[in-house]
Amino acid sequence: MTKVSALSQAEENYLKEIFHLSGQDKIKVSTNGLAEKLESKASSITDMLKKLGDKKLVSYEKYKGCSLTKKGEKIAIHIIRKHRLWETFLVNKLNFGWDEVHDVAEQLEHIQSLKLINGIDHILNYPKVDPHGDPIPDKDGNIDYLESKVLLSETAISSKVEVVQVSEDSLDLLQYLDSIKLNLGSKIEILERVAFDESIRVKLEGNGELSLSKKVAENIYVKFIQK
Amino acid sequence: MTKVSALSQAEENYLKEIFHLSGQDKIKVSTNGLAEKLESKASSITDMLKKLGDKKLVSYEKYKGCSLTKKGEKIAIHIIRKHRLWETFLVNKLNFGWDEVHDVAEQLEHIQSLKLINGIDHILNYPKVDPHGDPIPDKDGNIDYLESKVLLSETAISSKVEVVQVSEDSLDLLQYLDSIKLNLGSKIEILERVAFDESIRVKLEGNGELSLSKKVAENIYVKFIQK
DNA sequence: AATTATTTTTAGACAAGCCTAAAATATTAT
DNA sequence: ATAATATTTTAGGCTTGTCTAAAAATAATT
Repeated sequence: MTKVSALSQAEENYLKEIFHLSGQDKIKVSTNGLAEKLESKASSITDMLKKLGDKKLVSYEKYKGCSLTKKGEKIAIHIIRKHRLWETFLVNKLNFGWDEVHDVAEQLEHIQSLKLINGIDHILNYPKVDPHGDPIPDKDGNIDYLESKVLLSETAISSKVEVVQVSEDSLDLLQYLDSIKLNLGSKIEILERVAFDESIRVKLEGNGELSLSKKVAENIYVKFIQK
Repeated sequence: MTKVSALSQAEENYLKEIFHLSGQDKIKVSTNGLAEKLESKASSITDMLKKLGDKKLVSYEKYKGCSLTKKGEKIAIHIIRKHRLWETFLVNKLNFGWDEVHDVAEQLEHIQSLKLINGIDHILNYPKVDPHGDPIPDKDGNIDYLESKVLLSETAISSKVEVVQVSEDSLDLLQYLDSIKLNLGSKIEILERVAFDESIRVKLEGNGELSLSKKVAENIYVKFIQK
């Protein structure tokens, strides 16, 4: 068991972001890609990748991008677990809106205490997804990805679907979805595709017919419902 | 309204410790005193006091010690409020022992979100004291000190008292008190004082007669109970 | 294949927060 | 009051994590 001495918040943020950019198929992550996400400069990224490389948390070869090692991935997943559990706690227990949780969870994800996060997991009754529908890794780091989800922007006319996940990156999107009463679990029927701007006309259960821009539809995942 | 741009965790820790060392009568705090509590060197303290002085959070004159300004005190109290609310949350909601909360609360006290800490206050039903009996400052920074408390070490023979506060500084003390089943609210009768080592013999409701060293008795606050 | 454009790395600098060692000031004891 | 002691500050240095500007490597284009 290689015990990892506590990482700085900066290091943890790098690992988390590499995990996200790497995606489910674990592609290599570029220096510039990381720099953009972390709102930092490429030179800073290079410095940190060297350090994380020395610590065997990422594999890094000059000019070749980086990827997480097993050890780095394990830590990244644990941070993501904490982030998503805290978001769930804020929404379920403290009545935060799904648009209010991100910044606070970014702070809380760095708190070091297994007993604390497992206690939060327990009082939430071991939730499988966070308020945006993202899967919450379990105590052992297993992530239960929903295989059957598709982008709303890619559904065929007259399909009936249920919202299972929305992008948590944009505050504006989350607030807009709130305003049209579109939540996780919302039922949607696709009525029409407008060729001109690629928007779609839908029937949203509980809020009648409305039109969603291509950009909005690209940030909503749904699953088909038999009926 | 002078809006204070977010402070670093180091700065917050200095303000908190100055508040504690300053005590209820707001005495000036020495550089060495701070250094010891913060487990740091006097030279580091001097550096930081200059900085906090520039920010008008402490009044500091070379070689004369320091004290908090109104602004600094307000921030210190808010951090203490967060610390004590989190400790209460850990004990009341997540079944932590009173000896397990300190380190985690030291981290959680730096989380910045009024909505979060006020939400925690709410689900705890606005507690007045933390798990060690320390008063929890309210939202406006008011602290309800228990005037009538005295040190157990200073009580007269045959008084009957109730434990209202214990020092949270020592893990060993808290664990020892656990082991003899002495908690907040425990009822104690003082039976005898042993001159030789200044220990006291007491009757502890629920755990019979036992002897407490001077040092232990100096870390327990009690109030007298009539009857 | 050579040139241009893009990406990434290196080199050197800076702020925060800490350190050690030496100097300055304050306090205590004679 | 002065010498000895203790406390505090200054000076200079180190690490972490960031930055800018310049150099090097890779990728794209003609």
